[in-house]
Amino acid sequence: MVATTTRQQIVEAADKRFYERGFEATSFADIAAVVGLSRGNFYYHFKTKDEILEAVIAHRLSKTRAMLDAWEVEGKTPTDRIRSFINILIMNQAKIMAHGCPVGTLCNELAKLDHVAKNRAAELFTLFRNWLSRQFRDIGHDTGADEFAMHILMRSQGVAALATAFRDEAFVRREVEDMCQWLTAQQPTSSPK
Amino acid sequence: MVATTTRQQIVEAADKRFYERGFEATSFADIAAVVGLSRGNFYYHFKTKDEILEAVIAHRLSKTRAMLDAWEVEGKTPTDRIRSFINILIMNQAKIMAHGCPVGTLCNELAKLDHVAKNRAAELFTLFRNWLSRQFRDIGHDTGADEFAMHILMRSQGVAALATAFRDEAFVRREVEDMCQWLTAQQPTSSPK
DNA sequence: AAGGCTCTAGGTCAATCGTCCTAAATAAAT
DNA sequence: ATTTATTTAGGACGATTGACCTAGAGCCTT
Repeated sequence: MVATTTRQQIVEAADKRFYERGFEATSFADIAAVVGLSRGNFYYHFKTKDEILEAVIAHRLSKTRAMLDAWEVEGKTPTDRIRSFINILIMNQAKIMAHGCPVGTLCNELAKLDHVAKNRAAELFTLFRNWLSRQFRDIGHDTGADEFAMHILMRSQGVAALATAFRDEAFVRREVEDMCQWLTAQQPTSSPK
Repeated sequence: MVATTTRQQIVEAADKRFYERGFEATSFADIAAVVGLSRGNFYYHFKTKDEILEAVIAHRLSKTRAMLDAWEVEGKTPTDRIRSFINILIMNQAKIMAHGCPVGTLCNELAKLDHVAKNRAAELFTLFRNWLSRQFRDIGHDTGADEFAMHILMRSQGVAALATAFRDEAFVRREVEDMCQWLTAQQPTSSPK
């Protein structure tokens, strides 16, 4: 079906606003205005704001899974797939410079609020982490694959954070290049220089 | 004088709450309760919330400057000084796992809100950046010192972000160790392995 | 003692928040 | 065509927000 349900529209609008403005800073009226819905009617679809948050996180999880799966099927090497991940920083550069990493900033906000869904949001990180782990294992790293995954994830978060603060495109390009070089150096088959 | 002024008390309480809960999530009443002041009286010391934010940022800037200056005077090498910076991740591990990096999370929040003070908050990053740059220059890196500084800053932000999401002490220790090794490898005087 | 200054308490203000209710419009099922 | 279920609009709720005002307490100077 092409027609999106009202519920889907709400989730997508909330997703966008949560990313651009933050969870707490986004109000019911805010989302309703985007969807073109009356504020009161909101309660029919979602009883609480936390319920919307849960729906948004679930939506992001499935979107992310779909993206990672799509990278998997192509006839590329695990190293190329990891490069696809790193390249998100280039692809979404403008958005990241304006609002940071969607995953990192949400986890940070929920951690500060000590929100019940903070661990749920961290599952987004776990998704990337496990996927990256698998790629490194497929490369041939029987041990330390998870450490490599966390290292890549860590660098991405760092680049996103500073990209937001300094809005320096050259910095992002440089660090992405450096990450790719690091990745190449981790190939166990090729002999190091 | 030992006695702190009411204004100082407000700034320090706001600083703490902004870090632990976030800027928007912290209310006047919130800070007033900590200081033991009536809400109404607040207006005497600070006319707007943005004014408090400015005072908090200024306070953090001077605190940070003092810390960096203190590291400078000791009879240590620039490399040791950079190691002191990296070690913040270990020293403040518990706080970082609970509320993230004070600088990074504030900059992210203000960027999302498109707040007027977002560039002012980024000066905290610039402070660290310039200080790190100077250390790398003192080591002997006439060129690329700023790139090295940004790289260290980037890694710190990445570690802080994932530390908050995963609350994994082993990860933090491992990445700090890796950063120190990277730092050692950047010594231009010592020959690389 | 009188005056002026700093600081405080308490209250009001309009606006907005998340939540909730009800009546009506619309669609689906019989 | 009549009933039933789904979806909607609009308003109201108590609470809280940042902002603002005023009367007066406390303290210093004269």
